[in-house]
Amino acid sequence: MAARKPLSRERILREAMAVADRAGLAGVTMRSVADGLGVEAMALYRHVSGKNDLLDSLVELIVAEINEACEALPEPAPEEDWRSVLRRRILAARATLLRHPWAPALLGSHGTMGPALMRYFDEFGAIMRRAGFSVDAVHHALHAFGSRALGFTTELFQPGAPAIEETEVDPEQALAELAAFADSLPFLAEMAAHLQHDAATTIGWCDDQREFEFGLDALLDGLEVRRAASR
Amino acid sequence: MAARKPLSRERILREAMAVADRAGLAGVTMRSVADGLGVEAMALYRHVSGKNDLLDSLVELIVAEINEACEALPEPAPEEDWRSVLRRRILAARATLLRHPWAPALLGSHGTMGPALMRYFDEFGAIMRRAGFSVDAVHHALHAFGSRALGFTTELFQPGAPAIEETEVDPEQALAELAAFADSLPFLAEMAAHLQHDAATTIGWCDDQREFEFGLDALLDGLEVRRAASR
DNA sequence: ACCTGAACACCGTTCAAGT
DNA sequence: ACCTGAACACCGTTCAAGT
Repeated sequence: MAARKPLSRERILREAMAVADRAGLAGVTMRSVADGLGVEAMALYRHVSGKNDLLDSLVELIVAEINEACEALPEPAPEEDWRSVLRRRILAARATLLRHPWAPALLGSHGTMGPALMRYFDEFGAIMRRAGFSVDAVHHALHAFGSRALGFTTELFQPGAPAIEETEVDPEQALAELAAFADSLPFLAEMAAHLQHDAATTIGWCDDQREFEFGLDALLDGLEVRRAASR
Repeated sequence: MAARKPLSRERILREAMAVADRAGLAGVTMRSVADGLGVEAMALYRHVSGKNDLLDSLVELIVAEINEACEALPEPAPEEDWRSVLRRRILAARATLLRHPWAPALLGSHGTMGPALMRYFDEFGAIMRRAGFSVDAVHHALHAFGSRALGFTTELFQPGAPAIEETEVDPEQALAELAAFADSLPFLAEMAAHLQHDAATTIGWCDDQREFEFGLDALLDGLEVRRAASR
């Protein structure tokens, strides 16, 4: 056996990311990461203080990728609206996260402020400052965006999703369920009926990207109202 | 040993909730829940198909508590603005979640649509319908709210929090750090300086409740703009 | 100096056995 | 019918031992 490429923090993190892309966040295990590097799990502890440390750094790696995506964006036009500048960056962040579907869950649980995240929010805040928001207003806005600033939201509402996936759309049964709803859940019944009509003409029930952009624009507009009022 | 109270799904879920309140979500274990009931872990599998099932039902239990809180709310005034009606309900949901700090993480990972969650969203949607939103507009709005509809958001931005907690506020060191930031992170440096002034007069750096309400109101206003424009 | 083997204290879950 | 004991295949992490 020739000496293998020496282990390093960098290589460990790259492998952890590869495992996550392949097997999801639950698949990221000291043992699985080590395996991919042809090494025993305990060897990782030379370069990483534990699994928490590894996951914290994985967040940084993702955010670094987001920062790269933002830097590749075209320069904003001189008098471009702050909303569209921010919007473009947020959607670039989102595009990055879509390539790593496990990342939102990780960001939610390990959102510690590392250098990459700081860089992202620094530019984010600077854009709002240039648009005329006060320091205080930007601070509030950053909280208002929350995870949306990085291009994702935790959705709780997946209308009909489980009921539909279980069985192949049996129209008769679906209608029966609807009728049962109509009594106790009149609005959901109304919406389900409405969505069912759309389903014939559109791809799916909900277009996540569209929904995200709608929510983002609503918030941007809500903030613009406040900005305009404060001048 | 006298025969103990017989095990039941209900008792298991109550105990799981008690464990979570005491030891956090990570403390909820088949074994720990069983322990609290004076029983072996394997006994739970008679009433629960597995841990996933248990956690799914725990979500329902929390949302049921939220629904109760909403029902205890005063009736809306006849011509009350839809925003304030919804706002009151969302803040009631939030108050419930604040009593169970582990709940947001659980809702994020096990947000399956059970009856309790459906009931909550049905009333939520109905309020917007009565205010004149179209079915489509309500659907989009529900997505836009996301977890905020239930009173929480996943925050990524905790300005200064780690730096401050580590050491007792050493003003000299804090200033040195600020200076280091000023070069590469001008906005964050500006904000940190601003926050430091406020820290003298307010309780903490960020008031989570205030921040939540700000973000909520911004979104409500953004949606009101759309509602008004569509009439 | 760097990695490994064996071990420890935990998990969720199974299955045959007890009562 | 309802619960238990023992076991299995996993975790993260430790520590002394190898090279």
